[in-house]
Amino acid sequence: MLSRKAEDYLEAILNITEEKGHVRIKDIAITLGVRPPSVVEMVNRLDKKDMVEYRKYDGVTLTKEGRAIAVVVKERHDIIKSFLEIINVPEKIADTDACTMEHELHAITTTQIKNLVIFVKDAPEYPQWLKHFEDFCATGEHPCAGKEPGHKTNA
Amino acid sequence: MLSRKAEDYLEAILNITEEKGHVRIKDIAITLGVRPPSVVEMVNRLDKKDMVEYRKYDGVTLTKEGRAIAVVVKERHDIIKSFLEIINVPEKIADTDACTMEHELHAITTTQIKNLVIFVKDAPEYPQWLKHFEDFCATGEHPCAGKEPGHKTNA
DNA sequence: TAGGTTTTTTAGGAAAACCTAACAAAACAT
DNA sequence: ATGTTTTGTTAGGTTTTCCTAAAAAACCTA
Repeated sequence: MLSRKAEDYLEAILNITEEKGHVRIKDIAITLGVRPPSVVEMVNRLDKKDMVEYRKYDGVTLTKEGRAIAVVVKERHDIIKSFLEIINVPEKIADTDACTMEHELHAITTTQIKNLVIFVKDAPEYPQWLKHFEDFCATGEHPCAGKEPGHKTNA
Repeated sequence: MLSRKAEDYLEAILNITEEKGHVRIKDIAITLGVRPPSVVEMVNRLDKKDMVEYRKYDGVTLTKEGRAIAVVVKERHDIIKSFLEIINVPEKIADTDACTMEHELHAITTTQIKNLVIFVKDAPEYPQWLKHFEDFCATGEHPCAGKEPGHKTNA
């Protein structure tokens, strides 16, 4: 099993690979907000575990296994981010909070969040549902129905 | 700022306080699944930070500040757990996954999850919404509307 | 190609959180 | 009250993840 941090590194390496083709130590460091020596250390560990192939002064590439893990983490990230954006969490916050949540959730939890996202987005009355939720956040009242007590709802 | 783990200890201490009145090292160890020496170490650190008061061989009590933090963490936990249970994550998984998610989420994210929970629970047509979601999870089809493509939805 | 800049690597160290083994204190029970 | 059991503490060690400072390699550019 890999640690959260190790997963973060793999995900970052996947993202950089897709964006630039070639992955430099410096890129990983900037992406994750750490210093280059920390990256070298982790990349060495990931190499020892056959998650990446690392050649000094050259670059880092994901192995098949490392890529598989990175893809799973990235998918979880995207699902969670989608969910957060549906409930009106601003994009940037949704992204960083997805980073926090993307590790160690039970498969059932991830699946149910995914179901929710699809359920809401595919709903025939999708924009209506969203409008109702937004109104509710703003006013604490359900727009369609009677006389609810009202709640504190400000983000 | 406290680490996730430190927050976990405070939350555990709060829970044990509420259940038993008196908090023993052993109780914390069992609750968190660690060994007694780890607890003693953390409790010493928390004492140094004025989060708890700790007297050797006696027990641990939360300070005002420590209790405040524990309560906030516990509230986040309960909100997240409620959300997960609404989307049909089994109680036990909801509880452990709430533990994973209860740290480091932006206040806006937590608020929006809370809003969602209230929005759904207070909805005039709540049981209907839930029924639709359950059907959707089972079949991949929105029960009320036409001819959707269908998705993989098994938990 | 020599000099300077950037990037990478090494060396050494720190903090958090955990552990085992051994010892100390407290509680309990006969 | 003394011996046993339970609980708590200390000592010493490990792993993970990060850091700074300094050395080495690679890269430009004049």
